[in-house]
Amino acid sequence: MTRYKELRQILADEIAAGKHAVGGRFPTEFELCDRFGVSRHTVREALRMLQDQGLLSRQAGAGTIVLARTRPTLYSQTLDSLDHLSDYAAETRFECSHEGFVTLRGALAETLGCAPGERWLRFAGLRRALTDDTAICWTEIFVAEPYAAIREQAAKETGSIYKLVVTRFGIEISEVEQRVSALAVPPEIAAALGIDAAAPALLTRRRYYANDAQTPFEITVSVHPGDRYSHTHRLKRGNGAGPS
Amino acid sequence: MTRYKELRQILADEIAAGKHAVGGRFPTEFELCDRFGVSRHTVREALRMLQDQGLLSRQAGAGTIVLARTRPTLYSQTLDSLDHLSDYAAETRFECSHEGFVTLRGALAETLGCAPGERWLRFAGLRRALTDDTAICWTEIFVAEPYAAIREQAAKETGSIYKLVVTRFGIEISEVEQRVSALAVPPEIAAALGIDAAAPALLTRRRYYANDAQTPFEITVSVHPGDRYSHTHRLKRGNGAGPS
DNA sequence: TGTTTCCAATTGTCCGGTCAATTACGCTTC
DNA sequence: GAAGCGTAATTGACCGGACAATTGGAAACA
Repeated sequence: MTRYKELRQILADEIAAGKHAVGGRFPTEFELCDRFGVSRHTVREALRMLQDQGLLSRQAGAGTIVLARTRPTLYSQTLDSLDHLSDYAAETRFECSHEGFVTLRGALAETLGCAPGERWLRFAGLRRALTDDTAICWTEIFVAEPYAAIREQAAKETGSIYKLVVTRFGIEISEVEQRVSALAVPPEIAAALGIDAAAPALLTRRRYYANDAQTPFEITVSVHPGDRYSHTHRLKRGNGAGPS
Repeated sequence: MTRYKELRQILADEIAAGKHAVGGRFPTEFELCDRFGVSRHTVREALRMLQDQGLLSRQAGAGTIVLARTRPTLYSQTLDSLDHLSDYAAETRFECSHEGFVTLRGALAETLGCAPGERWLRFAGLRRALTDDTAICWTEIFVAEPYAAIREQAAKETGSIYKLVVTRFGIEISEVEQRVSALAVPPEIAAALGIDAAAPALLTRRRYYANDAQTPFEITVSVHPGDRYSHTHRLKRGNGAGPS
């Protein structure tokens, strides 16, 4: 065990024991140097780790304050790409059969979680497997009006529309909200998918947010027949940060 | 801009430009000291940041190697508590109506994703809202045989069984795998929930893994009628680590 | 009393150095 | 050719120091 790791352990234990009140001042670097007989470099290394773990906050001039008694245990799911949001990812193609502007009202506005009266550019169609052309799901894609200029290019696009918006307008997606619920397949969609009407299906809604926007720039809604699809994700326990 | 941040920027750009091959050796600390005319401390600070970002791997004796050209942009969902896996969280109580050992076979083994023949301790019943006693969902909880000793205490438990196992056996949950699919509600469950049979519903399966175990110690399966429930999660963009 | 100015405390940034731990690699040996 | 060994190279872990940047509060002032 190295010196700064010992130090980190001791200080973390003290914080956990409540010796240093949350919100209160933590001993200064020099005080800790004196107390443990180590150099400032070693103290800083220990403090940096405690800071990374979210236990301490440090600021020049203001000193070090205690943020929490124990490091929060977080469970997290991580994706290296939004493509992995769908299990099938890049193995499908979008076959657009409807395209045009719609004004949201009633059930549609509710489904999208938007105010009635808004105008969105809508693409709707089937998503098929690249290999055998099986119908995977019915998909509707709604693009906010300011980005409707992608309409022409969208005709040629068989992958993801959101990538078009992202590249064309230089957007960075900051957040995606995904909601999954169950519904009975409506007759029109059942016909398109070639299944019985009223069969159980997954309704997936994804809202894409750009940067710090309050409203999404794109919303997609998909209907997956129950027996062809399931949505899986793994949540792994991750400490605040860094190894112990 | 501080010196080590400049250094980090320069080196990150060089890596992105392909000047240092992925998998190849990166210049040593002393080489960088000479090249930029800074102390080893400054170089190490820059390298540490690049390491935190997942661009470099460093090991005493082996040197520094390039891991990736650009830092992977990760999207992640984080939970501070597993209770938030369900949107309803702590506002429900479990009303156990069946309890006992079962031997997995056929459809059940398939649903749980386990080998037929295994024995699990099973609890089944309704989960009701604390406030108005509305039936929220049908839940079945399967506990692996080694932990079946919690059976007596489970009778009194109305919250989460997994917590019982965790505290009783000193387990730390390292991972949870959640799968959501759609199904038509089976008649028996429909009757218990007071809804029409064959109505669409969400089937949620959660498998809880302890530490580094290969097999879960608990599996829960829930059936939520479609119109009473939806499963939501938000994925936020997070850089590899640390601020820029 | 309210505002400004200044100072001391604290962390941040950098420099210099030494020794230890780890690993790759060339050498010897069998 | 394979295995063991030793050495050099490299990163890790410390020490010491100096000055800059930031901040809170005290002192001076209007």
